[in-house]
Amino acid sequence: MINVQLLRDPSFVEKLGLAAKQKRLDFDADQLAAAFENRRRIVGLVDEARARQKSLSNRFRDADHETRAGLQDQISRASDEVKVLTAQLNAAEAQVQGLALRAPNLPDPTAPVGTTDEDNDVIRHWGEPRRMEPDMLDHVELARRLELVEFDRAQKFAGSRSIALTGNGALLARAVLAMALDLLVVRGFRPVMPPVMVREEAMVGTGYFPLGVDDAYKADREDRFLVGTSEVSLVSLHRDEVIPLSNLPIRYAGVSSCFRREAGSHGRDTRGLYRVHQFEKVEQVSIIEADDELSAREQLALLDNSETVLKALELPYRVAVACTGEMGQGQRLKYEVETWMPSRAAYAETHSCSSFGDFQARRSNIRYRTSAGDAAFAYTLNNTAVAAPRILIPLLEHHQQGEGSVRIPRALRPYVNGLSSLDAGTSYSELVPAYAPA
RNA sequence: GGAGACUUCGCCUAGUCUGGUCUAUGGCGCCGCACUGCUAAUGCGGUUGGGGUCUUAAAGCCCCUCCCGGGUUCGAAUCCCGGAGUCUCCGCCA
Repeated sequence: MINVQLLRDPSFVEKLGLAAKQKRLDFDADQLAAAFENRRRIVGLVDEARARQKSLSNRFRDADHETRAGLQDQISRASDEVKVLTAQLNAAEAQVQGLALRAPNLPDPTAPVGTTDEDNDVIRHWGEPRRMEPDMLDHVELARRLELVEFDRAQKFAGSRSIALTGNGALLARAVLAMALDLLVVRGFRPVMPPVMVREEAMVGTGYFPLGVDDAYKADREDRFLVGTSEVSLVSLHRDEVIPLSNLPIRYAGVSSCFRREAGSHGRDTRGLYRVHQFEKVEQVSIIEADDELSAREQLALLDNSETVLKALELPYRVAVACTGEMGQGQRLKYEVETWMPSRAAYAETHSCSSFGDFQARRSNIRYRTSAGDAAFAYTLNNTAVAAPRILIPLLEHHQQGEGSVRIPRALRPYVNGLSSLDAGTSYSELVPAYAPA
């Protein structure tokens, strides 16, 4: 949410309009400014009317019968006036809210202006991309040979974009997620397994609604929605709070299933593990003081965590600063981490690292007590640590070593019982330590 | 799923039956001042949050805010309806 008070400044309205354009959002800043002005006017009228009614009501209370009868006319007129104006105010308020929830956050001045990912600013590469050779297999074929994934069987009863990770596929996904979670825990992030079914206010509060309603699944008859990322839950944990300064920064590592309808991407990436309706993700969320410099530093720290995961997995990647056109409504600055996927012959997004300024905090009413003693809206940031099954695409393809065998990167081995490679003959029991119930 | 109790300005709490100086009580915490060699203790004062208006600014004035939303009424923390949440008991369940 933007700070609507700023709408009184024409230069802010102008910036807002520009931001909408740069972010390619259908949003009219002047319309919002007008609605806000209208609301402010009506608030004044309502206040006056109520003050009149109040004093009349007090006179009425203290009056004798005769005086009361004389007041009757005035008092009922005042009462009606308040009712009428209040109705007007409610309508005006609803209009401001409706528009304000669609207003973009201003992009960071350093963000490249542009429309598509072509305009993103690639800032670094790591690792050596591996080209597909004739004897190499894509992840779908690898998964088939190693029996890691059920595609057809899952779609039979769950529909398109549904998969089941099975056998070593399930254990591999678990290993990657566990490794990423451990890394974050070591780096001071509090692990959280949050609710994935949340009320609408959490979706609105984190900026996914109203614009993204079509992308979310409605989970039950009580208006709960399935989150597309645990960020929604992690940020919402602190809804309506005033956080003591000493508790900041708050850093969470969320582990959850994520659900996305992928509306509007019909026919895109239908093959394989790239774009599925349900996946598992370890997510990083930070809640910090409202300070741009701190935010920039925190964002780089979150970014480094993701890069550390990819380096540990020995996967080539690149980092790009997303251009304005690729940014979401609330994002101020976004780094995209793209991992090399040989079968696509391209880097493809596996991580997204965003800063929101106070956008989410305003919507979620998350404040902190500043050293000056007053309550200010906090800043929030988030980034993927790792998401499966998508990460299995580069992991399988990049580390394949012929005959459908896949090398396990060293850092991952502790999470698969020390195994150094995987082939069709590997029993999934080899990926877990010998276990004897007490 | 059934029955009941509850939700008050950071936390706890009075007030709700019997609508109106509730312009919300008291305690804790916090802030300021006094006292004190320092700390503690004590005393006095202050302390919900938001909006409107005025102003260079501050102060002031006005309105809203007793979980949320409606209703009744001249007037609602208080009465009525709907929703959310917490707790207790029963049922079911991992």
